[in-house]
Amino acid sequence: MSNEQANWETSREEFIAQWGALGSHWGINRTMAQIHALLMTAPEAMHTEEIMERLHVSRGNANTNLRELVGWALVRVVVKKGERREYFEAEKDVWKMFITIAKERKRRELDPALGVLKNCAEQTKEEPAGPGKDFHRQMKELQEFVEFSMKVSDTVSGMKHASALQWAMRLLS
Amino acid sequence: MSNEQANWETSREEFIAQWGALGSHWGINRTMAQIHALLMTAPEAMHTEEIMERLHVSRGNANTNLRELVGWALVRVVVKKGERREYFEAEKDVWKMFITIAKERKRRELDPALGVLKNCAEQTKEEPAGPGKDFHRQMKELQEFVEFSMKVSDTVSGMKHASALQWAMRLLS
DNA sequence: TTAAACTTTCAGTATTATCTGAAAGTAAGA
DNA sequence: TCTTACTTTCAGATAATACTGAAAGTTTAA
Repeated sequence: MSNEQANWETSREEFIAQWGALGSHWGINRTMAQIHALLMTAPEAMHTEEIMERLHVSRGNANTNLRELVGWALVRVVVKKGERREYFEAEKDVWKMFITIAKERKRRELDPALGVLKNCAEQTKEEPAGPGKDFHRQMKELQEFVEFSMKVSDTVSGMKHASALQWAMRLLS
Repeated sequence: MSNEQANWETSREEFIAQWGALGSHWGINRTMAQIHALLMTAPEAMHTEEIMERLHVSRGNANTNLRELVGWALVRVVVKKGERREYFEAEKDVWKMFITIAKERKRRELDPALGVLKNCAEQTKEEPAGPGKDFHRQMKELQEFVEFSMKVSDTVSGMKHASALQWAMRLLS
C-alpha cells in the first residue's frame, strides 16, 4: 500500500491540525496557521501545489495565505535555479519566530491601540474632578502600560537567544 | 436637548469601539471586549439593562458575555442591598488586569498546546536520524520555548506592580 | 510573437461565529 | 402558595469570515 507513511508524519498531522485550532483562538486564520505549521516542519521548501494537496485547500486559498505569511516574515520565498515556480520555507528557529510575531503584532495592533489611548487621554485632560477625570486617569494608565510593554518587547526582541536566556535565568532564579 | 453628553463620554465611546475592534484581532468576541471596556470606564457598577441599552445588544448576548467576563475574572458581580438584580463591575487596575488575562490565556490555550507538543515529541523520540528526528527536535524546541514562557509569565504574575516596575527598569536600562 | 508555466484576483458560495428574542428557569417576598 | 422580578438558555436568524475555482494577469523562453 502506498498509504503507508512514516510514523513521524502521523505526529506531524496532529501538530498541523492543533496549530491551526490554536491559531484561531488568537485571531489567526486557520489555514494560515496550518500552512505555517506545515512549512515549519517541512524538511524541504515546498511549492503551492504540494501545499494545496497536503492540506486540501484551493489554489486561491493557498496563495492568499502564503502571501500573508510572507508579509508576516514568517515564511520566505525560495527560487530554485532552473525552476520557474516559487518554493516556500518557514523560519524554524523558535526564538526568531517569536520575535518576528511579537514585532509584527506590535506594529499591526499595539501601535494603533496606543494611538487611540493617547487620543482619549488628550481629549479629556482638561476634565474637572469627577467621572471625566477618572476616565482620563484610566486612559493614562493604560497608555503607560502599553508603552511599557512595548519597551520590554523591543528590548527582548533585540536580544540574541543566548543573552535572552541568561536574562531569564536571572529573573527566574 | 437631552442628546447632550459630557465631553468625556465621547472619548469613552471611541475607546469602547476601538477596544472591541482590538479584541477581535486577538480572538476575543467583540461584544465581550466592548462590555469590558464599558465597565472598565464606568464610574459605578452597572446592571444588565444599562449595558444592553448602552451597547445596543440583546439580553441574551449581554448575559452570555457578562458571564464569560466573570469566568475570566475580569468582572465581578456586585449585589446591592435592597436590590434584586445583579450589578457588574470590572477590575480597573491595569497591572492586575494584565496578570488576570495572562493567567487565563495560559490556562485555556498554552496548557493544551503544551500537551500537543509533548505528545508529538514523545511519539517521535525513537526516530532515527533524518526528517523524523528533525521533526522531533523541532517539537522539543517548541515545547521548551512554551515551558520557558510559562515560567516567565508565572514569575511576572506573582510580582506586585512595584517590584515588576523595578525589575523592568533594570532590564530596560 | 506565441505558448507554456505559473501566480493573482475576485465574484459567488460555504462555513463558522455571533446575536436575538422569547420561553423556561429561579428565587425572593407578599 | 403565587406573583413578580429577574436570569439563563437555546433554536433559529443574521452577520462575519474564509474558501473555491476559473478567468485574467504575468513572466520566461523558444
